[in-house]
Amino acid sequence: MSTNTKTDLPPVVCLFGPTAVGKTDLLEELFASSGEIISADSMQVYRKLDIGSAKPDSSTLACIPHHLIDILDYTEQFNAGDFVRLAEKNAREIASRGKLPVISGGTAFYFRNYLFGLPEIPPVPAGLREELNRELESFGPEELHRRLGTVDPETAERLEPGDRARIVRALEVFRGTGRALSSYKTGNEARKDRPCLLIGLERPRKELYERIDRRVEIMFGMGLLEEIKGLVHEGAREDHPGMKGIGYSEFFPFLREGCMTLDDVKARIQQDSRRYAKRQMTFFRSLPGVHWYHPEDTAALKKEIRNFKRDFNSSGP
RNA sequence: GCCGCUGUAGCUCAGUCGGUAGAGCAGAGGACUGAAAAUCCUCGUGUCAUGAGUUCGAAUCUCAUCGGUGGCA
Repeated sequence: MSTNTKTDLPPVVCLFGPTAVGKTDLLEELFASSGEIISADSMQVYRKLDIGSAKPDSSTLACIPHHLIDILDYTEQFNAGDFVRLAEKNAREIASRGKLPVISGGTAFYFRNYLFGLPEIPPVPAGLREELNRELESFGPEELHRRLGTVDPETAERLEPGDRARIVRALEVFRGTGRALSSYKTGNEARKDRPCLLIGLERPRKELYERIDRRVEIMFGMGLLEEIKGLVHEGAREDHPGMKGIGYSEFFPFLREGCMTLDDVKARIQQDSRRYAKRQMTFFRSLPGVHWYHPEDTAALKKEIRNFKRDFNSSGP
């Protein structure tokens, strides 16, 4: 009985898949005249991270409006809450213009939070995380996990003792809001008040890995080294949020000490990308109600989207 | 050609006094409550180079053969 309805969200298409599967290439063909894109990508939000984050090229951007790209400096932190709020806002605005909102990207966590809804956790003071990371440094994750057990046993039970990021987050919520993280209920299924067509893009493992390797080669050819050098020159540091992405973080050891060749860096980026793609697939597969397609099966994709629009238009308010 | 070292998992290597083998990396699977391109969890049978010998029993000791590698010629 969810009666506390804010305005319902408009129907949106969610298009996702692992890195290099070919999402961007499809956007023009599937949505150019009818849709606008809401990017669900934790790295493409950053300005100046163009090549390494595989942003859509300028012709794609000119042909179809994109949102949530180039909205932050790489020194700023973005997060899933920011994403969901901005995605909801943009979805409503796009729909009010008579266009189809399309959430497209590879950050599975953002899709999950959009679909399931965000738990209503109040913001926590900014310095808390830094403080907790210092504690983590001096006491180690197991000790913080033990401490979490005394204030939020349910979450501590759920988390592995080595899971630094989540342990810090759970403690941050407890200290910042005075309540255990586990007391904030989160959905575990897609919410009914946000109609979505979930389209997953998938390729055979071998095919995907070949595309990843090739794309990293292309990035180097496009000037990835120059891009990162330029960023470092203007002050980008390894610990800046935008510099933690694959295709950027791997350069820091290379630039710091000459103990690596550029080929080592390239191989490293390819390997990190392959592993990332595997994690993405695991996450995407866990989402409910996904329609899976090969990216080159555009006829079937178009049909699926057409049906979705039709169903919505005939039954919509 | 001679002398030495060496050959064990996809890769780098452990393996004690002989009791049929295990780490790291790679790889695979999984988790995911505002860092998520983050952060974690689980998974180790392989002609122990090949052949013969010694032995109740050989990755381990002996001999031969075939690779690799370093030095001297």
